[in-house]
Amino acid sequence: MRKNSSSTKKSSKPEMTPLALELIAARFRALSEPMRLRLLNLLMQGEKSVGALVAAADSSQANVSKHLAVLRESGMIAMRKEGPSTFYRIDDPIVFELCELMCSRLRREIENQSQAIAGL
Amino acid sequence: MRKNSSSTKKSSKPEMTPLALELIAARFRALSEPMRLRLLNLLMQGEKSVGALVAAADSSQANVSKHLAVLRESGMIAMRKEGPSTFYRIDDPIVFELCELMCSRLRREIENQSQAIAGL
DNA sequence: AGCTGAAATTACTATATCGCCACATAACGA
DNA sequence: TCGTTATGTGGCGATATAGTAATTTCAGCT
Repeated sequence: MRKNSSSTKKSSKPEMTPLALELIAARFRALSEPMRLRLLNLLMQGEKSVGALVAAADSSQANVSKHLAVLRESGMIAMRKEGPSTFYRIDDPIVFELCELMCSRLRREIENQSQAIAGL
Repeated sequence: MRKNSSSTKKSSKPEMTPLALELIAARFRALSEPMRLRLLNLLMQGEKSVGALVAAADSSQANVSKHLAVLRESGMIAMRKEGPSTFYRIDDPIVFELCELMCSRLRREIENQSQAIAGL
């Protein structure tokens, strides 16, 4: 038998370390900007070049490039260079799962609000 | 037969609206701070008073209170007043699912890195 | 080499947020 | 009512981040 963690708490979980919390927070932070979500949403259709993303996302090249760097550093997307172009793709399946979760969650919420308003 | 969305794109999804993107980003933003994750993690054990959270989270009362307000506005937790105390609890099951996703994701990543280091 | 198009990077401003402090508010008992 | 306990709130300084403009880097072509 081994001792339970190292605390005097009842039991539950091992109380995540500050490092673990920071790492998880960093991932959520990468997803906390509309433009980045937009880029991820576009990339869900498949691999795309920066130029294509700039055109589709209705933003400046510099801005898109910077947001892509953030997403790449968080490990969510990967890049591939081909000639003068750079192609990005989703590299972590968690993106799809998170999108699914959040979107369905949002749909339910909107639905509830609609019904609430309809009931006035 | 009905027309495909309203754009000239191939098909895929209806291109999330800026409002939807902002709403989803806001939820992720609420999860993008270590202290808030810590509070959520504590609340996963069950309902807790602000005082209990302050003691367990090793932070100031004002700071905890403010973070709780952020989480509440994002709809993730709910509060209940009892006498002079306020008790908070997780109010959106998505918190558990997101934690599960991110934590397991992080564990896999750490594992991979460990193996990579071991292989040096 | 020189040119061109694509993408990344740097410098900068404006805005947002964290943690802390002091103070305000609410409930309850002496 | 006064005092105590438990929370919420406003203001402040420091830091972080989005967006923009200008510059740099890099690959391929003539």
